[in-house]
Amino acid sequence: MATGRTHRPATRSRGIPEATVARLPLYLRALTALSERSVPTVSSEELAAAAGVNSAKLRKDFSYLGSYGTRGVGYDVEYLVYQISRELGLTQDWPVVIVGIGNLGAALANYGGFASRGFRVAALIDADPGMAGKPVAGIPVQHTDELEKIIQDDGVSIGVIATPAGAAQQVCDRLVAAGVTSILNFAPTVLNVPEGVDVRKVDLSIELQILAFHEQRKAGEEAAADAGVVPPAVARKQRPSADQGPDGDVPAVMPA
Amino acid sequence: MATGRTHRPATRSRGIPEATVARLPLYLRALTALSERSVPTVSSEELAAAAGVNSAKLRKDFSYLGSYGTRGVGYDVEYLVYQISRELGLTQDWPVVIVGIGNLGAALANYGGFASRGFRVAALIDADPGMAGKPVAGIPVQHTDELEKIIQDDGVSIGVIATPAGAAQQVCDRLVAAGVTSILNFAPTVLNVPEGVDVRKVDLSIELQILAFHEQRKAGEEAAADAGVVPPAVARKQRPSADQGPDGDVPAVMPA
DNA sequence: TAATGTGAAGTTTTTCACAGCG
DNA sequence: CGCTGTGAAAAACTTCACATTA
Repeated sequence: MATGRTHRPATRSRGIPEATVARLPLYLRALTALSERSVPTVSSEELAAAAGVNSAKLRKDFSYLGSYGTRGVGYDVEYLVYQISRELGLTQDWPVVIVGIGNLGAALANYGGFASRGFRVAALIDADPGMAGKPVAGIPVQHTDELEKIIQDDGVSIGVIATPAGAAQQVCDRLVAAGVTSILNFAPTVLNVPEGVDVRKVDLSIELQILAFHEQRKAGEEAAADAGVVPPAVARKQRPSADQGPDGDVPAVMPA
Repeated sequence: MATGRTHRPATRSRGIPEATVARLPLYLRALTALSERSVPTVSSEELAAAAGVNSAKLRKDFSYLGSYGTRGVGYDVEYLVYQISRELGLTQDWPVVIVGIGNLGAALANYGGFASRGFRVAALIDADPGMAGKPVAGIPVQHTDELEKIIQDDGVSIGVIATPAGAAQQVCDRLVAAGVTSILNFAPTVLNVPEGVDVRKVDLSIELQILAFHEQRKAGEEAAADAGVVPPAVARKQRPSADQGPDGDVPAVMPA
């Protein structure tokens, strides 16, 4: 599995571009939908439309995985689902702990798509002793004291932080010390982690601020266009269309 | 406010790189924290560390805004807070509607950082008639029927979708038809919108899948390193360190 | 013939490294 | 002297366009 080279025609020498990795889940979702409708094959054009990207990009992305298509025909849906799942590591089960069971933590715990796609909520953890034992989404909440034990016992390597900002770094440190090497952070803080630990963040206020920036610009352009203040060439220059974040931006959400 | 040119030394001709825009909220957060501690100035080095980026990038980012620093000294915290806020359009108030008041919608409504930073929850909207009138975060939930009226009356241009995936596109269409031009989408679906409408998405399962990819790779490298299977030069190649998403990736979350 | 797979070109973003200013 | 501001180089990513092949 870590070899490379040897079988398929040639392609890939390890090292899928990060931008491509970030799009694979998108393709996978579109493909899963097609699969459920029993669609046997898709062209890059169709699949790209469903995933909200352009077809050249999609083909390039897939080319990093290998030659999984058939010229003149398209891609076999089932086969691609499998290949992408494997590439993303979804053929194995990832136990995940969620720390901070407030509004957001509960929402995450209740999220169905969790279990379905290779992830399993191993534990819900909260610092409030009053919450201990209370079931959320059918899983009893455990106290923070148990954190290390849970992580080690279940071999958890992915942690989700949904605590208030003030507690996030501390929780993060404990998670990492206990063996977690990937963290999804919903707290509005920059986390410091040692090399080798991956952090992704989701931050509502950041996303809103990015939207506000563009919103403001739209208003400005309108005004400018009406009054003829800004040089048209510049005023007219707008991003291709309605992108869905993945451009080269940041994520965003927030705990209670 | 939409003019440009005229005052500061010279710099900037409109068109801040998208990657830079996406980082401004990060800088702003770090600066706000410094401001609260009454720190008068910061160097690019310090601020970069607080924001989790490298200093060259930060300086380059700021250079698109203008020359707001003092050589040999650093940046004036208050002044920068103001400039970035203005640039992001946070000096005005953005009314926002949240559609879909389930677990996640409620979590979002309760998020404090909302009001503080230029955003105001104008309304909470849900399709369940049983929820109508029920207060969430002190705001009474209104029925979907009211959607168009609310948006027009309050001049809402930013909408947050926290509905199940199945309802998202329909809600989106109504929002856009009513005048919303920026959407933050928490539903796991690609939204189709007309040109001129911005969409950003936040998707838990996508984020987890990206983490799983890297997690799997780590495991693979360990194994490979132990056995000496993969050429070290390749196996060792790892991303600089622990990034916080903003690399050039995608976001992620999920509704109930 | 239709659609993939991909070199090559183009664009954006990051990093380097240092001149220049307070 | 220290730190900003920025050209220039490098890297990453996207798009083009077409040869290739089922």
